[in-house]
This record gives sequence, C-alpha cells and structure tokens, in this order.
Amino acid sequence: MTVRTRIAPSPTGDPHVGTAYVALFNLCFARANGGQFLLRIEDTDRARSTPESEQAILDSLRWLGLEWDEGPDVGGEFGPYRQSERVEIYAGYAEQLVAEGKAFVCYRTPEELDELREARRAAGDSSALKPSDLRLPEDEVDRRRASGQPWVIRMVVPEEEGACAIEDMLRGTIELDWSMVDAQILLKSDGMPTYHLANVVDDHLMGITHVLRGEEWINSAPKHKLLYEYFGWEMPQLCHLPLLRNPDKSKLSKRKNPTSILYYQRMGFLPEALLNYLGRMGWSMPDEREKFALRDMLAHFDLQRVSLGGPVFDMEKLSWLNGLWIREDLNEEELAQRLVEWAYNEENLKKVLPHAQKRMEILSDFAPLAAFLVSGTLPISEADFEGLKGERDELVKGLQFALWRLEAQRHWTRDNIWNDLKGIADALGMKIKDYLAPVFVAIAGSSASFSVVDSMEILGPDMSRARIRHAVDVLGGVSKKAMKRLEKEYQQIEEV
RNA sequence: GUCCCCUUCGUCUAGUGGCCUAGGACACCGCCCUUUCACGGCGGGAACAGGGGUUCGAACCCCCUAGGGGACGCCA
Repeated sequence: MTVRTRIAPSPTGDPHVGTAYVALFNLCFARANGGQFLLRIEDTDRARSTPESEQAILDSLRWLGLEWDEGPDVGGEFGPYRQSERVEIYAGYAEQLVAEGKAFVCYRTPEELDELREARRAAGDSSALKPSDLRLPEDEVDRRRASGQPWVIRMVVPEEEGACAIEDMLRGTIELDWSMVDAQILLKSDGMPTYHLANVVDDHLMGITHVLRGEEWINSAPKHKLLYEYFGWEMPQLCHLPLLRNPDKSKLSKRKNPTSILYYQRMGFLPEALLNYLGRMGWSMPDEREKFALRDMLAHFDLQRVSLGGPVFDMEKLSWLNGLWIREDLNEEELAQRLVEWAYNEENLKKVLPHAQKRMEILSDFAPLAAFLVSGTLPISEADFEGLKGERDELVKGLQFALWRLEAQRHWTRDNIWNDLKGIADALGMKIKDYLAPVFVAIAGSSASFSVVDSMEILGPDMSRARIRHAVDVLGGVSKKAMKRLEKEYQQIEEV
C-alpha cells in the first residue's frame, strides 16, 4: 500500500495547518496498514511556490514530527514541474488522449468562455461546459491555428444524462451527475498540466493505492475517475476528510483564523501539542484520551474513527492541550531548552539589543522594553489608540491596508516592509509618522517603542500580520459592507 | 442558482438497535486546596436540528424538511 499527501503551497508560501492535518491522517493510515507514505508538492501554475516556500512547508512538517518515505517521484524532490523535461511527461499523456479521441484541442479564448458561461447562467442552465459547447467550425479552428493562437487540451466528458459513482472509504458510494462535470482543461496553453491531469498521472506513476484528501475534492472525483478509465489504469481508493473550520463554520481561512504553522510556532506552541490537537480534529482515541503523541496515534489508528462533521479549530482548547504538554511532559531542564530554542537564545538577543541599548538606563529596563517581541497576542484595547491622529475608521483603514499589503509580501525584510508601509502612507497622502502610529500600537502595544519595521522583521510575517489583524478587531473590526468599500479603495491605491 | 457532503452540549467528541434518565474534554459557574495567581481536586448548568416511517425497542436504519459547509477557474 502506498499513500500520498499532495501539498499545495499557499500564495504567500505559508505552510497551512490544513496541509499538516491531511498529512497526519495519510501518515497514520499508511502506517496502520504497513504501507508507505509519500509526499508530493503540487503547484502547476508556479505562481505560488518558490524553492524557499516549498522548503518552509517541508521544514514545518518535520518540525511537527511527521515523517515520510522516499518513493518514486515523478518530477524530482517532490516538486513536479520545475524541470522542463518532466513537463513533457504530462504533455505526452495529454496528446495520447487526443489521439485516442478522449481529449481535444480547444482554441476558445477566455472571453468566449466567459460569454458561454454567462449565457448558461442567463438561461438558468447550471450544467457545465461540454465538448459540444466548445466546438468551433473547422475553418475557424484552422484560422486560429494558422494565426498561432494559444490553445489548450481538454478532456472529453459524457454529455448524456447520468451519474458517476465514486467510492469513498468513509462515505460509501457518492453519486455525482455528469451534467456538473465540464470538459476540464488537462494541458494549459503554457504547456503545463492542470492539477487534474498531473494528479492522475503522478499517482499512477508513483504507484499510489490510496488517497486521503480534503472534502473539497469530492466534486472533481468524476474527472479523475474518467481519466483513470481513459488511461486504463487502476484508480486508487479515495477517502475525503472533513475540512477544518473557522469559528463561523466556514472553511479554515487566514482571514478569520491564523492558519500558518509558522504562526503557531512563533506563538510558542509545542509541535507535539499542535500535532496532538490536529489528531483530535475529527478523530478520537478508542479510550477517548485527549492527550496523545504521534506514536500513540499510530498505534491505535483506525480510519473508521474519523467523524465527518467539519471540526472548528478552537484555539482555546489547543492552548489548554499545549499547557498539558508543558506541565506533564517537560522537566525543568527540558523546558529551559525549549525556551532557548524558541526565542531566548543569543542570536535573537543580538537582534533585539541594538534597539534596546539606546533606550536603556539600567539593565532592568530591558525586559519591559523587549517584552512585546516574545509575547503572543498583545493585550491592547481601543483606549490604546486614543490620542492618535485620525478617526477610528481612518485607523482601521490604515491597518487593513497595511495588512493586505504585507500579506502579499513574500520577502520579509526590513526594507521591503518599510517600502510597503511608506507606499500606503504616500498613497493616502499621510505623513509616515501619523500613518505608522496605529501600526506601532498593533505591533508593540504602544506608540512609544522600537522602530516598527525592525520589530516586524524580528517578529516575522505571521506574528506581525496576526497582531495587525488583532488590532483591527480591537478597533471594532470591519463590517462586510465596509470591507467591500475598503477593498475597492485599496485596489485603486495598488494600481497607482 | 445547480450539484455534492455534513448535522450529538457554545466548541472538540463517545456512541454503529436495548448497557443512554446520552459519557468525556475545552470554555463557563460554584466549592476545596492555597499568602496571591495559576496548577490540581470536587461539583453544576449545557446536546441527539425538526417531522414522518421501520422495529417489541431508535441518537444509531430509511424518507422528507430545515440548517451549515463545499464545489462549480488555463488555482490547487
């Protein structure tokens, strides 16, 4: 048995807790059945991952204590498409399907596709775009080919009524209407495969027998099943795990909850505790004990104990569990060691000292001065923002814009942070000093502190963003309506 | 809108037809321990979404309704 987890880097490159969650269950399932557990990084449009962000994900998984096996790796080092000769593998399979009449070349433009979908919607027809919808007259195809227009390869899908039966290890048979399945693009105009093609080809080539993935994939399972049939390959067994949720039950997202493993690391959670907590999401030990290590979970794992309701990620319970691990599993020496590894080490001290020294008169000034750098969520309130220039709405706007700008920042350096913030201040026609004042409060808890950009560099992207988000909440948050308005305004700034 | 998935305390869950007057955990409240706070101990309130079946018997099986979520991309 060979089981794999696919990893999709997030746009900002943050390792997502959902990734670790799925990886954990794949690992447990594989080991419980004496099988292999493989890893695979998936990023076909390459807009997301960089070698650094991929490394960050692997490092995070290792930090959590997850281990994976070496196995056949279609694209080398878990990353499929970096090498051009590898890309040809997928193109070859796509062309094979075209030759067999199971896929076709499509010259439709994005604009035409929009129109077709729009027309569908207007007519109240919800079914997906089918090969027959996309067909162009012969001479038009020839014309476009001759003029060198971009093209893609799409799969042929059934157009008649009927449903596709998908077997799920936990849910039994799921029937999905073919009417919902569109002529999925397999090979993009840039020659890259889409996830759907790559997924099937890779899994076959890697000898994958079982796939545990997020519930969000159920709807595309028919496409995958069809591809396996087209190729004449055996399809792996599927299992769709429930999705981790925000407190409002929507799919876990960083807008509403910290989702980066790096955040939890920076916050001071123990990897054992975080992994333990993820193991409690939708799963329980047979004896119902709350605290267990990975090896306990491995020893008692039973896929049938997965419950299907989407669990809400509850920070409070995670904190309690983390406390349990600190109290029960670390002696003083080990705790000291953890603290040093975490933040109380020379390297970190040297980063802080240059800023602290100028502001110190006596040694005992240091701890209060630097406390915010080793804290989690700051205990700030609306009162801390009083006396700053600008109304509440203005402050929120400034913070929200900073947040958006910094969420897009992939190279977390002092200068980049400064340029981001200065850019917004200029665009808003504000003095940088006034613009930064609320950011100071958000990051350091007070407007009298070290340089914010330096502080943010030390705190790192996850903690910095979390604090700004927290400040926005403290100031009353942003209503849905106001958010729309802000987004619009922000876009205008971005364009300038 | 269409299709799919899901539904036990506020939250995580136990429960696979009789052991359920539904158990545990977080959070909350109270008491005890304690110079304080925390830890720890004890106790409390708190749920089978609703309606129909099937059955001697339903949290558990079936159907309908409702609610929540997801998917509908040259993202994964």
